[in-house]
Amino acid sequence: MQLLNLTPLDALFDPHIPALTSTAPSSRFATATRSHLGGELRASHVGAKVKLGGWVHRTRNLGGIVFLDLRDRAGLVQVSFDPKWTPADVIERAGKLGLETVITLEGEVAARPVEMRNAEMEAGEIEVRARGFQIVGPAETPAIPVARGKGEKLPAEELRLKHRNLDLRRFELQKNLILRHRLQQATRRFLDERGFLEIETPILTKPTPEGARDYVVPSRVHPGEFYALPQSPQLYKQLLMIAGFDRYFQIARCFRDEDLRADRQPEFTQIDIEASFISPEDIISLTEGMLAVLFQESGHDIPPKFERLSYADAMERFGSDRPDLRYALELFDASEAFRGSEFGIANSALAAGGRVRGIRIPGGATLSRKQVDEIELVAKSAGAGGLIRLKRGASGLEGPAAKFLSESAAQRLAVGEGALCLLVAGAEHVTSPALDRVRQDVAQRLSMVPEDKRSFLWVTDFPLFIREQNGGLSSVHHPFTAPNPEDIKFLDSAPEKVRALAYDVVFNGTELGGGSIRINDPALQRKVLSLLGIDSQTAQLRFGFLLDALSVGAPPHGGIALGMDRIAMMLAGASSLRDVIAFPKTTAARALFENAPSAVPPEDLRDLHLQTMTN
RNA sequence: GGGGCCGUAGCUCAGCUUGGUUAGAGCACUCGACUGUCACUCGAGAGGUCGCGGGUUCGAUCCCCGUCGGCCCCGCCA
Repeated sequence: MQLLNLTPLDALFDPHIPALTSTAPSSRFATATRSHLGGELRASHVGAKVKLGGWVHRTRNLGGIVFLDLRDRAGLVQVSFDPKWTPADVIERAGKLGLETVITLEGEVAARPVEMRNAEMEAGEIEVRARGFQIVGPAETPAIPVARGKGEKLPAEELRLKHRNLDLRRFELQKNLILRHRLQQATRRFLDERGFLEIETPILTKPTPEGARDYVVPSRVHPGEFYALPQSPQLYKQLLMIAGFDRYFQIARCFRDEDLRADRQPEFTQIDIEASFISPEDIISLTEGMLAVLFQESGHDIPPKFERLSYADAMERFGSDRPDLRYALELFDASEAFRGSEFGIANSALAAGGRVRGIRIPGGATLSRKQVDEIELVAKSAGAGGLIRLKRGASGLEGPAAKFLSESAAQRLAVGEGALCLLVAGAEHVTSPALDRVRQDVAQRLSMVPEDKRSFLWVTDFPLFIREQNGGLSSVHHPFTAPNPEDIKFLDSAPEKVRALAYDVVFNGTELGGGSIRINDPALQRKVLSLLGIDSQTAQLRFGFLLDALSVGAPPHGGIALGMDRIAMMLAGASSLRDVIAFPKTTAARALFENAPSAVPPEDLRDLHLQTMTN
């Protein structure tokens, strides 16, 4: 199933498999028991006496002669046991080896006769002629297979997570985690070269006002008190700026106790960056440079500068703050065409201050009634009352709403030959999400997403606040985001009009990260907190340490955080975060391999001054 | 919190539609044959709490209810 907004990149890019190891003639992995990785042996090694160690991936016992594929981190190599070079008792034992047994062996690299080469194997031109071997790690029959037959499906994900040690032996996952390692090293190199300091921040900390639920850790020495795991190192990195470190980064683990998705884990990793004396442009070009390096790490060139779109434009033209710009399908406003008409749905929306908005779909007339019904379902699930359908027929516009439209109004909608027009009436918060979903759904259906195209985009000028259902304000980004200086004058009169100095980076409709310039004026910070409904007493209690720090000489500063897991997932061409995390959690935030969470003994609870409410 | 899909041998699946003898296949496993295979091949064998609990029924893998677990989505979450 295609994930919403998460297009696996293997469709986009040539499947680029980074070499798992060096293929230098002499292995960097040599130890007393092993001279090479078997998977890195090539024709250039022919004649070499080698000692290998690895897992029995597959065996082929032909009676007098035995072949086995030995697997290690670098790949597979065929080992042959033949009376011409192998003692009889060794062949006998080799024929009985079970899959996933760990063995060490001694032998010689030999070229295979031409007709016996295996073009599907990287080491298919050679084989290792074994003289002897030792079982160093006996294996029971594995619970899930590591070697799969062609076309054989993966075991159920539940089993893969339960037997993660076996699943991680598969090349796909090894490749993904090695890619992730490279991305992390490239990140460190890139930022280090630019003067950024990697500084660790606490894991046991105070609740951060990020909006998500905190994971909470009880204190043994302070009855009834708790730490929280960080949702991000936000406040710490600001404190580091105030302390004068000037440029900071961290490949930081973050924790959020919210329900999961394929692209969401309860603990995840961010490339967290903060710098002083900078403008949004500095952060933007730094991020562009870094993403170029990261994409380069898996072989992809990206544009040096990304497109830009203001939040207002993005919402108006695409109904989303992270639009996928690989295809057009822009939204338009059809309100004027319906103003004064007898069309009830449109009228009530307009009367309530809403609008009629929609998209024109070139070639959309070919969509069947059933398909449009399905699209309507998508719109409804995003909150729309329904879809107003219009298309051009022989006698003008057709559709239930057509008869309410005057000639000039119909003209105005500019529905072309063969096009379908889908409209949603309602308030902004109804039309935008609905049309965003419709736009994506239609693009998928009509194959309008170019597989070879990539869209990198900055969305800027986010609003600082959003009006909650209960009438209060809350932060769009977080409470420490600086307002645009031009808009500070609206803070009291029209806070929703205040733009933030915040920016998100979006790739193919997926948010890769976001950041902002932070408030470094304690008075302004207090002001923003009070607008958020946090009275000064509470502000002092929760953020006093920040407010105090801002008062003792805080440089202007700002930064960004990028989702490491998502970037790794996209570059690996994976469809789930779980495939780029060594030990991920299930959608119920459970760890199946080690079985966490689990109950603790009553005496431990007593030490922590805790009681559980069972039933 | 809500919706959808799934759960049968160690693994991947069939059987369930329309309840009824002994629940099948491929791979893996055990035993045997086989001297150039590469998903080796061939023969034989072992392997099942049909996720769990309850209900309907003379009888439930199959129908109903509940529950547990996994996945996807909405809410939630940058």
